Amino acid sequence: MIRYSKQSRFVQAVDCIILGFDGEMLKILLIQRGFEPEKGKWSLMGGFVKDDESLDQASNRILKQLTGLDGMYLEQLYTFSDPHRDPMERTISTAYFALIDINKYEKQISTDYHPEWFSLKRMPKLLFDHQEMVELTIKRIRYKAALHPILFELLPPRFTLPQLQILYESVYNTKIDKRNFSKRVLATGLLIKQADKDKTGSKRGAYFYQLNMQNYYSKFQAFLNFIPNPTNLIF
Amino acid sequence: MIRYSKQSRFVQAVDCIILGFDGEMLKILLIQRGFEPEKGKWSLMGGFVKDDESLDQASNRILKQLTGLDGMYLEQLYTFSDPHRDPMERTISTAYFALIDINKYEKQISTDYHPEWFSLKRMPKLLFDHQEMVELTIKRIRYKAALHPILFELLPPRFTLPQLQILYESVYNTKIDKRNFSKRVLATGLLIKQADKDKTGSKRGAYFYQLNMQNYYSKFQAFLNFIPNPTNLIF
DNA sequence: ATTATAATTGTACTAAAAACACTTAAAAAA
DNA sequence: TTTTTTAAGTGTTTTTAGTACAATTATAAT
Repeated sequence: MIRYSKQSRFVQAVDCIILGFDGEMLKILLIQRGFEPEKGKWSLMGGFVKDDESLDQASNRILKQLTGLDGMYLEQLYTFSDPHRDPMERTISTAYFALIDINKYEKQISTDYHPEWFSLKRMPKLLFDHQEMVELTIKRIRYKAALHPILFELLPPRFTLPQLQILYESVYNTKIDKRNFSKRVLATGLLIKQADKDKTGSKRGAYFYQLNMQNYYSKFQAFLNFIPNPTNLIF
Repeated sequence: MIRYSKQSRFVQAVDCIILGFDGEMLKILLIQRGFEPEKGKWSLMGGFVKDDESLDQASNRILKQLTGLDGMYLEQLYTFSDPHRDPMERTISTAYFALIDINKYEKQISTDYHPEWFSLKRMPKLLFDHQEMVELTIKRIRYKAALHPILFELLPPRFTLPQLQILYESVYNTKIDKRNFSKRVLATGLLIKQADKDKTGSKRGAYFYQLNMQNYYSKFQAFLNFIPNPTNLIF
């Protein structure tokens, strides 16, 4: 088979930033690296790309391996390519971030890699440029969640408004007025109020809500703040 | 030197989507591919990544080669990795898009690659997945320009409000009320009115404006619409 | 029955966006 | 020199969205 002659070829990796929400704060799933170099150091879950798989397929494979889950929210973040980022050998790594319902994960048994959840504020130093990958993920999520309803991916199918608000407050590290918050969130038409309440958090209990999946998909891209009357756009 | 054993290695490419604005519409710079496979077909300007350069460095090198320019706006778009995207050999390609002042380019002489500007609406079919790269670039620019002042990168240092408005209208393929447009644009504090006019477009002439570079950089990231009172954010 | 706790709800005020049309500068034509 | 033509420039009102702010209610625990 004819190939490109005289071109360099590199190992291609994917690294996954897996985030969950425990009801209080954002958490990240890390593992201890099982091989040299940097064996034993805390690391993102990653792996090498195989001959016949795309980066998307590779990251899904790796996530499945670690969490037992598939079908989660997964987005290509950025490709990191410093020639010396991996001291062993030049490796180009494409980072993906995943948002999962942390409760789904906890039911899985996948202790092969000794994964552990860490609070983003108290996580260990990571090897290579993984720290940078995590920081970029946080920026991306703050950016994206300001425009699209991605944070619901972190919640169970049934959740309460106070839970949702705590999630937003922890992502942006801020306090939001709950009257205005519920007005805005409900105005999106994304939520369906349930008949029953979550009684675990308070005496009175808070009503459960569920996502209106139809509206969720149709409004996901509705962000064009700048352009007047987006319906006038001629495509 | 020790390396990762048993891992596949792939050719890594970068492809550049180079956009300019001729005063009327967006244009893209394409070349005819000079080698097999698909020799002679229209293509994005691309190249292979060398041993000691990052993707950023590679894309800058390639842009310099084609346009004679450096220091332009350049952003990593996405990494394309379908195992069969290049029929010759598996090649992973990271796409970058560049926004340039088309007038600067026209002064350059770089005919080695026979580059040609095409209107986005009437461009030839491109090889491999380059068409997909262009489409994603358009989406990304529409997204980003709704939140950040990137479109100024397409204009000369001195430009008029009518020119700027035509640019926005062509990017979003829509019509904007000029009274509201000028109010909003001037309210950003990004523009400095000049004393003289551009007389080429009309009898009366339109005042030139320049970017206030200080405000340009400091306001570039000011986008957080969703979160109330961004100044309350505790970082 | 009382207390304690968190959930729920509404209104007034402020700011931003949208709708809308006439006047003006200057070159070209009469 | 006057008139015409063309695009630039500008203001007000209306509508919508965002922000600030506090009392009431449901329920478990005492």
